[in-house]
Amino acid sequence: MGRPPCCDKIGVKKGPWTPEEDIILVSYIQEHGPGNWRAVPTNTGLLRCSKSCRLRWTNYLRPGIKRGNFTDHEEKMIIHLQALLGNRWAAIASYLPQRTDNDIKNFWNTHLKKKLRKIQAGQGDQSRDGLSSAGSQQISRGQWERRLQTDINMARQALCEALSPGKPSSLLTGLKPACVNEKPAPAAPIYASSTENIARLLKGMDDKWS
DNA sequence: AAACGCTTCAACCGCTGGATA
DNA sequence: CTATCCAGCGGTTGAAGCGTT
Repeated sequence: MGRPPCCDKIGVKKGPWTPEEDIILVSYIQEHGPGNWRAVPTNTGLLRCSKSCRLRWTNYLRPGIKRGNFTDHEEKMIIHLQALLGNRWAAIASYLPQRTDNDIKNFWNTHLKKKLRKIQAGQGDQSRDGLSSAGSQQISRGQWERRLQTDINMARQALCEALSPGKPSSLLTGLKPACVNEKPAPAAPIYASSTENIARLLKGMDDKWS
């Protein structure tokens, strides 16, 4: 019957991670690699649940994560991908390998949502003719679906343009997430600015990655 | 300087699908 | 086939930081 029982949640620590915990987690993963998160708290002695460890690694400690200001290009990509894929942040993040889904989600919720709302407000009544009126009784379902398809195609085109600098416009024939294609594989791990201290502490271990 | 409100973002929660026994 | 576990995902929360009064 099933797998061995899951860890109970007695004595599980919550809240912000300390640098010490980060170091423990990073050194464990450097040694064993990511995955088998279930074993991480047991093997490291961290009083965290496996979920928390995985989240901390993928959203914060993983090498190659870029933090801070999103570039215009990234912003455009997120907007277009969101139009294309909806709130599938993990899927969107796969096109921006240096960004985490959590980061993109936060950026969308805090910046882009507001920005787009402003733009729509600026457009005023015009926007009412768009998707936002999909549920209205004014247009038939068929019309709405056609309009939706047009919007998707437009978003694809725009995304294609956003991606175009130096890249073949493969979007319409099936764009592949960056993680599926050859990964840019940074020559040296780019650590998040907020984890620079940890990176520094771990500097001696960096060689293992390359 | 203090109080207040707003914004940001790291972390948690709950759910789902795939894997496993 | 069924029950259970686990990894991953998206939504949400709350503490910390920041700006304004």
